[in-house]
Amino acid sequence: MARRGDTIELAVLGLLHEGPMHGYELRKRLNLMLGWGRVLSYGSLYPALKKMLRANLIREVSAAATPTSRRPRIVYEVTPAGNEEFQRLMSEVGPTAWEDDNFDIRFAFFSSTDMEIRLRVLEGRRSRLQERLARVQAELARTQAEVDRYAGELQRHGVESVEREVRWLSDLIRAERGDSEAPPTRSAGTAGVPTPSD
Amino acid sequence: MARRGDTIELAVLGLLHEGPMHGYELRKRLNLMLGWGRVLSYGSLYPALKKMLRANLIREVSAAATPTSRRPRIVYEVTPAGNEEFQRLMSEVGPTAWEDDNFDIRFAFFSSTDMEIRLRVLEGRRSRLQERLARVQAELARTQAEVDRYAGELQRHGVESVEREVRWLSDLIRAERGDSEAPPTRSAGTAGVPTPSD
DNA sequence: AATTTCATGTAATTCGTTACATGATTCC
DNA sequence: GGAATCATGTAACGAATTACATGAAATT
Repeated sequence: MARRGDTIELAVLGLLHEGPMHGYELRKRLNLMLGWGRVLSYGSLYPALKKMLRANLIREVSAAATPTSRRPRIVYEVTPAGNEEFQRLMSEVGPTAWEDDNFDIRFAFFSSTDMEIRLRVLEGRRSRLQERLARVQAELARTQAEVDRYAGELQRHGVESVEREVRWLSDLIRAERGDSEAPPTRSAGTAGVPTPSD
Repeated sequence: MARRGDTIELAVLGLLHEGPMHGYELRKRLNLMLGWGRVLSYGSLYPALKKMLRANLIREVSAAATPTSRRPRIVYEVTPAGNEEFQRLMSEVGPTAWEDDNFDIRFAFFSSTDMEIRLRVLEGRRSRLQERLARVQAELARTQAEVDRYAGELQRHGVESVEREVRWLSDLIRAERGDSEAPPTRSAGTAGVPTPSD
């Protein structure tokens, strides 16, 4: 099952899916990807790579590909087993997949899965947010004038942020379903909608 | 110095600042406060309370206050030393204070500090977000059409979210400075602006 | 009478960070 | 030739979670 800590594993597999890469570069790409607050440290990445290497999910690319010089870099690529694991993790849509980081990772690699899974992830995330929204709004209504000025302002802002994300998700779901004509968000006209005919 | 893990401590001190409470209730309030994703477990809270008890930041309220029955609850209150520590932590505005959770906690207890500190926290948070924004947007412009459809959509949504928060912070800063007339956000007319005359 | 919620706690584990340590390569 | 960046790794540590364990009070 997808434990909490499979986040890095999934991310690495997803990135290597695009092509071979070495650790340092993986870290840079990763930090950009979930870059809002979190930065992955070497102390997390390299041990994770070693572990995946042992598990045969990735392998070192024979250095031959870099002819001129440049030795110290260790370039990794996904093994067939790694690709299987990647698909397995992507399609394993459970509670952990709705969580912020895990959702982001999955979303970023949506191109590597099919629409069915995309929809499940998007809809799962949406329901989860809507549940929370309902709960907090109920609480907000109950305690009404009672709450502190700033605490209340914070909660209001939180609610609005989540409402915004729900709308975003709804747009994406609509686009994904091919209700057509509607671009995912405000992007340029034709591009951006994944045509089911592919 | 404010280490990463002082988050719970600050939150507990802040909540008890409003009045005595027992662990279970503290947890509920806490989960509501930073309720978007995180839930604090007993395994974190109770040891933290014990630690604070030892450090003399909080003390048990003599059970006399609950006359009818109800024994098992252990109600805590802040000690003078705890209040000092609370003020110290609140005014200690460093990098850790701009982080998501720490910022939220501090914001929620803004009523218990003065405007000077509020402004420092708000402005600090804003600069931090703006820095990130600049960095990501630069990256976004550089890699332009190159990026994956979904990865790009995620980044765009991230940027917009942060931009929204920056606007929110700017509103709050303006209100805080008493540029007057401008309510903090969209709240009801007169209320909500902290009048400096208090 | 039984189930749920309230209420407190401990032990083991996990995820990940910080700090440390090292060395090659490229830019100035 | 020196500084910055690239690049890889280890050890110690920290914060918080999960799982475990227990029991009282309230609700159905």
